[in-house]
Amino acid sequence: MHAFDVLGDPVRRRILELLADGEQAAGSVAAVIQREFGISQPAVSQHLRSLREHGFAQVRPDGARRLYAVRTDPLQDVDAWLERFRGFWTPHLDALGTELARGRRARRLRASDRRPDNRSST
Amino acid sequence: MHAFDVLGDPVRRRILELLADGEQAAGSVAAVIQREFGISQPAVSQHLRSLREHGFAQVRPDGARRLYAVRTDPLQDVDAWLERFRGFWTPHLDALGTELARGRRARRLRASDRRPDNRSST
DNA sequence: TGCTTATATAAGTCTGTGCTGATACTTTCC
DNA sequence: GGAAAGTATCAGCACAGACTTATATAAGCA
Repeated sequence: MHAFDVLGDPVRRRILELLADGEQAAGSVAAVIQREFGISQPAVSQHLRSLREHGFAQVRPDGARRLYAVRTDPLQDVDAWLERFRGFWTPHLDALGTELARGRRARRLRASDRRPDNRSST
Repeated sequence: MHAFDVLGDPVRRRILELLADGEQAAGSVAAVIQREFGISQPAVSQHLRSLREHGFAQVRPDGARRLYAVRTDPLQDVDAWLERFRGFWTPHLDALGTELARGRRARRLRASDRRPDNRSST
């Protein structure tokens, strides 16, 4: 399963949003998800496993609980994939800071692609 | 189907990569995809439709052909969703520009206290 | 030790989606 | 007009993956 496939599921995206606020016990996550999506505890557990197995989350035992935290490696992959398209919607430098930040990254990643000159309008 | 679901398919991602190089006729796209993935022309056409219907691509007739071009609106949505996680892998200020660009949102997101009223709009 | 809480796994069902083969436009060219 | 090229649509099948219920494992506590 590709990173994008993992993110394709709304439940998993929501779990990541929850984890983005900080480490959470599996039970706390499950409580929120069950309330919001109406699915069972095992269902949530299975999503957590999926996130774990694909590198989106890491676990740490705390007594009988499991504390989950977000891992961003696959998210960075996704971000990198998007990079090639970013030039389409931010060709203009509307602020010094933004452009400085974008410049390095864009140059680094866009060095490898072979586009003639064609550009689509938004 | 959510934008992330559309990107979950490797064939569709590849098509978008091809379109990122500029407008392409459906047939040219199909030729590449059929060679790389070993699927039929209708299959490619169906993926193109999916991309169209979800706003990832636009078409323009050129005689009997259909020229496809990338549309980035949904990609920007994906990019925006990733935004909240970016602080995790670029917390350090290694350059003025980076910090200028990131300062505001990093502060906003990494405030580290999880607000109980947390709500996401995907 | 035995009950409870916290979480994971197992087995089975069901739906969504991607594929194929057949076919239906539509445009171009003779 | 008719054939060919380019592309889209349709119907049906197959399979992945998300869900459920039942159960297993592990820790906390009386």
